[in-house]
Amino acid sequence: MAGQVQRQTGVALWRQIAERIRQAISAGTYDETGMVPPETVLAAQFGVNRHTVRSALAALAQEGIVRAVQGRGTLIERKERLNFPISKRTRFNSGIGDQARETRGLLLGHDEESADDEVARWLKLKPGEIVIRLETVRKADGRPVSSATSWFPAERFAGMPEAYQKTESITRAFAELGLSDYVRATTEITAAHAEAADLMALELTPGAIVLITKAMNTDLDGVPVQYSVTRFAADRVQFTIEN
Amino acid sequence: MAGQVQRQTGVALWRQIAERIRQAISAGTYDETGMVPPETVLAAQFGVNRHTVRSALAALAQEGIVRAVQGRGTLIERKERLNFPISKRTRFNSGIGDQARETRGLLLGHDEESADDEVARWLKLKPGEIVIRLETVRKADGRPVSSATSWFPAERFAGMPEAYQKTESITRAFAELGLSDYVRATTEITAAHAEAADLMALELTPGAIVLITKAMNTDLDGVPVQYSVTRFAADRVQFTIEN
DNA sequence: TTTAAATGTCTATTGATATAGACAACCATA
DNA sequence: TATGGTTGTCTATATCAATAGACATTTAAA
Repeated sequence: MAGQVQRQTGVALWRQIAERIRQAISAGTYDETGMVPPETVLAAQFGVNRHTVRSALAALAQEGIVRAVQGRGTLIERKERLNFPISKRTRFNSGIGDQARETRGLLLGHDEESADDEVARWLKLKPGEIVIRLETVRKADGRPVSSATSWFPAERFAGMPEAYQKTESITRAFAELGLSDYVRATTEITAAHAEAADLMALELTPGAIVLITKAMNTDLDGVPVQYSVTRFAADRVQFTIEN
Repeated sequence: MAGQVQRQTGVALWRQIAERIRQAISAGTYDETGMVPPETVLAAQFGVNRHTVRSALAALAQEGIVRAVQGRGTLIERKERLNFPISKRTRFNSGIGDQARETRGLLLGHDEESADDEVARWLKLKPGEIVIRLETVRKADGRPVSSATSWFPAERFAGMPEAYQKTESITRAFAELGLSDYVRATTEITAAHAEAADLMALELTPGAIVLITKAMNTDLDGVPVQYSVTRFAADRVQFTIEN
């Protein structure tokens, strides 16, 4: 279980160790005590100096995952990971269900623009047709979970920005604009290291992982109504596909 | 498009830059020339010294993604990313389709063991019932794409290791053992940094990302026949979910 | 054949990362 | 109220990552 950390790889030891501890917390390895093992023990396990472990724990404390108490130890503050079901009926808010007390959708910005090749292809428009672009961040219990860029056919969903800002939900915004139901047609999933914009929007630290989905929703007639590129903080979520 | 590498984050600049170039290659940014921009240009774009860019390119060359030619430039050798459709009929080999010339499934090891809580839950067995565990690595065109640990009910699929070794495919191994068809019931997806075992099995460099799926297949009567934890090299694959 | 543009190699220096040891401060409990 | 176990802080040193500059070598094109 100890497992070795790798030197001279361009990834600092303290960062590798932070990641290992984060995963151990998430896996419930320390559930019995509710605490991370003492720094000296961790240092021995990973084969590094105690100071290096302290750097790792400091990073986790910065994220609010652990809290060190002098004389006692390092307490675990959070260990949850949100589960997102992906299916025909994929929706952010109902998907979260009772996993969080409170979910919010914040509109960071919006614009009208002409569709580039990628957007046009997904929405089955001609390149150059006008689309509405929404930049949003979704939070659960105050923690940012995902940031999304969404495109909608402008003609059909002219009032989208206002509707989203009012309802804080794509589903409810669609409803306000006369689309009572829609289905998820396609989802693509990849993973990458967080970019500068992710660090800001999702309150991540550099080197963190983002799960990226490209998704297309259609109305019940199969006409595309939304294309979204969504970036999730990978250590806060998992996806479930039920067939 | 330029800039935005982060300093003092525990992730070396050359590693961040390698990741950015890797993604640009994958996105087709350099398709016109088939070459990466000159080192001096990249250095200016990222705001770092040329030597730092050279470290990044050296890492990509080590992976066989680019090849530097003195006097000419740095050529792109590979840019593909395999697409995995995930659906009721998810299978590795047919999913790959014509994306690779050759796919292989290698059996690294196998064992009989009693099911732990997690395996028992997924396979709907009682904890302690005997299961067969298979450790496999799947390759496309000689490059490792995923490493998997799979569990099967021992009673029903006693000859699994031999059948897999012979056929190099789960689907064909099932067929040999009398199961002509099966369906994917559930898939869970997460992402994490590669661990030491991943680096070996998938020929990755430390800091790389792995996409992790936990999947359960059933026969046509809904009886679980396989539970797998599969780790994919994130920069070589993407998943597509079609509803 | 010359030249410009590109990668390859070398030296030197600075700043970040990691190790090592010592000791202070704090907490729980025997 | 001691005591052992824990986190917090300090100093010093070694190694890795990154910058800086100079120049060699190779290629393609003028």
